[in-house]
Amino acid sequence: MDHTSDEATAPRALPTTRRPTIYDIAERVGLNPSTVSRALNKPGRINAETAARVQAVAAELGFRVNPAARALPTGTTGTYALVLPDITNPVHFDLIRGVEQVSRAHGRTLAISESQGLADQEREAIISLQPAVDGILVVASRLAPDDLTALATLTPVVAVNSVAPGLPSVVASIESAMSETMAHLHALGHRSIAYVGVQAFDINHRKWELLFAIATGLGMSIVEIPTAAPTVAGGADALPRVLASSATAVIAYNDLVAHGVLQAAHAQGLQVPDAFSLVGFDDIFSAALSTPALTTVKTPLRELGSSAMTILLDPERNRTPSLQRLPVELIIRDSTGAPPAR
Amino acid sequence: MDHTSDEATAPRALPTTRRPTIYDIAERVGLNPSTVSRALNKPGRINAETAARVQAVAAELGFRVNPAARALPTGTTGTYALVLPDITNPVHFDLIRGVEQVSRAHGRTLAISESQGLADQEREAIISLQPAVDGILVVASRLAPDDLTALATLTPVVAVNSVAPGLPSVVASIESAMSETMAHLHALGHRSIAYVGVQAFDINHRKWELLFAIATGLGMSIVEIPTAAPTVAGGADALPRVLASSATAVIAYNDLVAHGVLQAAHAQGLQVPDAFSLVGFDDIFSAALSTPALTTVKTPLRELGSSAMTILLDPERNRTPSLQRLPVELIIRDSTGAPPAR
DNA sequence: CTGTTAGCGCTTTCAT
DNA sequence: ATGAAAGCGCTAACAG
Repeated sequence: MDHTSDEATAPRALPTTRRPTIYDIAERVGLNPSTVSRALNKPGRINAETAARVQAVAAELGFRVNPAARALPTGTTGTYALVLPDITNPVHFDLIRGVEQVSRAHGRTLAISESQGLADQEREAIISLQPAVDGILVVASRLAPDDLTALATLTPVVAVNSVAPGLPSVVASIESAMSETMAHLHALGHRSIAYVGVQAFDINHRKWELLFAIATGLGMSIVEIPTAAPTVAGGADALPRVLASSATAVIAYNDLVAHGVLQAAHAQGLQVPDAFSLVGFDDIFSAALSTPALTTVKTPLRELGSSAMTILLDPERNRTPSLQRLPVELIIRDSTGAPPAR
Repeated sequence: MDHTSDEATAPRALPTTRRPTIYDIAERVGLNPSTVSRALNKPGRINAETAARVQAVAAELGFRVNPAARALPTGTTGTYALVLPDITNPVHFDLIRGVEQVSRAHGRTLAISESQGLADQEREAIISLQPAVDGILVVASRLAPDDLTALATLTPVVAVNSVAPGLPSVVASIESAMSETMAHLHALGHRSIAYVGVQAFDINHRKWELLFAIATGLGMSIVEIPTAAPTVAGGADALPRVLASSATAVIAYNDLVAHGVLQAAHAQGLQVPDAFSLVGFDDIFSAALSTPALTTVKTPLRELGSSAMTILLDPERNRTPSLQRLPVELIIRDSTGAPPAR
């Protein structure tokens, strides 16, 4: 600042106050640092009175443990990482929040890294985060399942919305909702379905296979129309092929894709559900805002996040393969109706 | 990769593999650990050949520095924190992304903490994050400016979308866009404006004062209608008072609030912009998806984030008070039109 | 119940 | 250019 000393001996004049250590406390209380450490961390195993005294001084000094210093002997850092393809995807909003709340409730720090939907970047993120964290949550992994499993040797990894052999994973249980969705469309009179899917996603295959099986079972025809990205643009892109398929009902990979289909249709003067019915996935907040409001399969995003984080925090469960399925629900709004008269 | 020397002495099968240290490298290369450290961090100050040898072995072993171990002697952790009121607010997403990309580009880890819009929780988050990070980005702070400044003595703090004396801060420069907005409404024939604001936000005052001054200058009447939260619900809440004000144009604190006003209006059978014109703020992605699509002031969210993070990473700038203003832009869509005939 | 004593893995003078 | 040694702040045996 304005403190300019010409002393060659004055190395720095920054407004940097030194942080108090347990040594400072020990000195003030007249105890050994290790006793201070115990008083702060395992107050049960120490004289109640001294513990109180230590804590009082610690509070007075505004003491906070240095996590790095603690991490060295213990090998645990108290921070966990969340790796996901795309932070701006609204699907992740509530998921992140679920994760964050659980981690904060447990006094853990949460680090976030975006992989941009690229397998290499995802791997790099995991590897470089590993030495800094106690566990990693990987959302919608783009890595080959075995690949992800292999990365979990040094640090526990929990997979969210994808499954990897040998790892704990939590996914939305879409089975019942898919049946419900198809039944809903069937009841409205639809017999020909188009599914707008996004290739290369683990979960996309699950959705498609389910839909395919259900459609076959109900005697409905169904086609998969691939699009490049799980975005509004991706959905808009697919519209011409949707129309060419002459399906009367469209199920989109997620709400963003559905929004894209809807927007492109509007741009062509087509009305939904008059021209075709449309079902989204996830129930992101904008699903209720569009016109028509989207019929969609509501994924328990928040629970997905909190549940996965809870597993990750549990030293037992985070090393034990498991598959948790969370229930989803069909929200019927205005984008589905009777098929157009032929 | 598949280069696995099959020494029977080096199996790796258990889930708990030990991470290699510089000692392992040193031993393999026949050098002192300190030399290894130098070879890895300041390759210039060492024999090029040995440096290369060290790096080769490090790569082979998959060595990664232990950030905690490095943090102890250096006092820097390589992680930065982002503290914001509400992760699920779409406004923050592009901002987070901007921050995340800059921090990843610099090899830094980003920690995220949500303060739920509560000053106490914000303070607590900052204090508890402090010992673990090299700097903190505080978005839309709810703390008294001096309070925030006081917290910045131990760790550099950069304020985003709020200003604090003595700290670097970066805000959206709303002046020109506000003028443009008011001119737009004025040109359409509006003379009576309602601003739906959210109290207790620093930035809310700036918006209101600007609008007030501009309205006065243009000879338009204006009222502020406070609502509790910057959310869809908050906007819906305000509708009765908006209608009672008999304003012909409504400017909302942000797009979420605008969405709320819009939804509540629809629920009453009112059409926008027939019943009243509506302007949002931020241009979150759903602004283009609603019906009518929202006229809104587009905030450079992403740049806000990347710019703030860039400052935070710069040891010079992160300690120097500054105020950076980023340009914003009025996006005219379908929610503004001529005032209803009287 | 509390003090002693080693480290955790890395950086960093200070020698050589 | 490299080695030796000390120490960052904390925890964890192991005494007493």
